[in-house]
Amino acid sequence: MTDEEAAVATPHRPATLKDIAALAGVSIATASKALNGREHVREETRQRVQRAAEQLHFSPNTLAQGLFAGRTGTVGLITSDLDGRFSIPILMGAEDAFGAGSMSVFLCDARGDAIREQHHLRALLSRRVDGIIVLGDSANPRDSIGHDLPVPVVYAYAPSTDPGDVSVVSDNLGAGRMAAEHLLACGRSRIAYISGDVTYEVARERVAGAAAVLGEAGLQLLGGEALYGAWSEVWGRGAARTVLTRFPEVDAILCGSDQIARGVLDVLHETGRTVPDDIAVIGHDNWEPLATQSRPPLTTIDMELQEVGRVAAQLLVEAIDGRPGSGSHRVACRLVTRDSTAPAG
Amino acid sequence: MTDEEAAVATPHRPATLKDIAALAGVSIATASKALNGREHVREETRQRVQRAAEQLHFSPNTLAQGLFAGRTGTVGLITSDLDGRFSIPILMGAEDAFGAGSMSVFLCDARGDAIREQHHLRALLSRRVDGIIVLGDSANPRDSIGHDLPVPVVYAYAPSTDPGDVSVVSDNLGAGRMAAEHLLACGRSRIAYISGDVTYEVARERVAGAAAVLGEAGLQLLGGEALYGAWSEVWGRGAARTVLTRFPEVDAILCGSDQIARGVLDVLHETGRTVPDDIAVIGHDNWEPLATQSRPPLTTIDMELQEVGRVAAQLLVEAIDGRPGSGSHRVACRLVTRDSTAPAG
DNA sequence: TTGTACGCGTTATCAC
DNA sequence: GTGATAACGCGTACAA
Repeated sequence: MTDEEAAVATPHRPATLKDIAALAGVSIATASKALNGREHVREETRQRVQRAAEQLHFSPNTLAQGLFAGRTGTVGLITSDLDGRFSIPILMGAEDAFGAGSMSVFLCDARGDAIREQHHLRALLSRRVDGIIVLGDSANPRDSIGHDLPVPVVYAYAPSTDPGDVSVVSDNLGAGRMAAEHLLACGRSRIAYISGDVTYEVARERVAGAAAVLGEAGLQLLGGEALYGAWSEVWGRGAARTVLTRFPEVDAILCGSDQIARGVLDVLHETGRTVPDDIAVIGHDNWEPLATQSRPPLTTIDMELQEVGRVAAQLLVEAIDGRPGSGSHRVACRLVTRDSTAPAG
Repeated sequence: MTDEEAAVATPHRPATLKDIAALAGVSIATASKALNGREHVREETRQRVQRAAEQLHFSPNTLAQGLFAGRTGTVGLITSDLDGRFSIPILMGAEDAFGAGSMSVFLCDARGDAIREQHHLRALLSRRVDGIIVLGDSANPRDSIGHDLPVPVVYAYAPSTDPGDVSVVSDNLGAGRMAAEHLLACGRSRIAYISGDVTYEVARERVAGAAAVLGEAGLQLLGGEALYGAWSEVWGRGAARTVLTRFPEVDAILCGSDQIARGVLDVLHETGRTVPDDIAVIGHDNWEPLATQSRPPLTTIDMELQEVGRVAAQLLVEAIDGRPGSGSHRVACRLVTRDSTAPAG
């Protein structure tokens, strides 16, 4: 039985360099050089080796390569809320950026449990990942996953509480400003803010951004502050009724999320208000299934989460390559204009 | 400088067995046995080695272990639509099941692109994953990702077109039956079906299941067949108006998705119908942000996608362990009863 | 230009 | 009970 026949007969054992070398009639070292484009190998020999590699469907064992190189070309991504909508776009952006450099991503879902998180962390280090991205849940800054780790770490979405760590976050303050500026540009001045859960720092930041813009224009939010509640349509409906009762003069409503905005739209519809002519509404998240399907389609703020993921991945790669970043990186949001806002008629 | 000091001085080179052995004053072989609970090692020695390992924060290099064992303890998960809502729960279920056996998951998003998919496949094989899960998009069966692969493959959500492959899918026929049976049990008999995109096999299967149940009860869908359109609220609204016009006697509406159901509810609300007293509505997906926040909260079918992921992972692990499965495995759906259905008043 | 020999970190076998 | 030694698959000095 020739070597080739042996390889065909046992398709379940991946071919190794040794197999290639034997089939091509050269040494393992020569085969390696030929396949890796090293010099000092005759062109004729190189081609013979390459043909052998193709015949045997050779793909180099990355483990062995990594063992030798001290680099595995893998990174870990630890997330605390996979089921949330925010992890996925970030993850896609990161995977995209890594894929370009042909890094592979280990996905670890900690389910918000610190024990699980440490378990995953140990597993990743044991697999000698070159770096780690920690994806926090949306609420607030999170504790550092560990200090003196042997690999660089980048925090995405939720920053680390340790300012020495590298974090990539959405510019919530800017998002609030952007939304308020848009409403002012639409000629609105009696603006209410229906926000979400007050324990979320991001909620308060968005409100602060909007309030700042109004302040600069000599205005303030109706009632002087935002209404805080929950991230839900139900809360949006309830809060909208409150606003209409207490501030019948309202001509625009800023919402902490698209879900809240949907609840608000429902109530405005019911009570005979026209959007945007009577009252403009603006959401946050650009959650497309909700934002594009509402009546009217919703103007909202897109957090550019894929970009957050990409930036995090880039920073991690740079750190792996020995150029560590530092501090918090803010990714700008983007205003998505649809029909729920417009110049007052 | 002692070995311990050396390890502390260079915390960025992970400790190896050699370091442990040196610190504990034993050979590498003994250190390995001690840490792995092998016998033929004196208790006192074992403890000395373990202390050394702790001091140096030793974690065994999984690459080297894998190189030796011929198994890496990793699997690849290739998905075609990460941004869709369906991938994530499946992924969570799979990750959960794998995590129990301490397998790590490489996540690969192919973005529905065959080129990317092949690229990822090659990368995974090169990393010597022990197996692969292929997560199809929702539309239809998909082509086999490759034949004669050196590792087992399990298809999840979308089955492979090759019946020889192992697939795990949601029981759409059963889901349709389940929904229709529930409506019959609620005393409804004039039932319309507003489905989604007709090119989706899953849409047609759900309709078929419902139609079968009605047929067994001597009934049929209003108009004799389902209305097909798109997976959107807008379509749900339009179709609901059509149904109300053509079949004013309707007392229940089956919907192909929760989004469609939301559109239907909107129109029923507008036209003064009471849900569920006048008309019962049932969705599909149990997409909680939509289903729980609607007025009234939506009865719907949960596809148990986490279970789909878990089953796929289990089948893959069994195949890896040399017990290959075969054919298509169906995971039962679950009826989630909320307020949009009830016995007719 | 090509081949030999070694090392990466681990485990298993077999001497001692 | 303990320790050399070989092996896993690959890349690279260095010798031929």
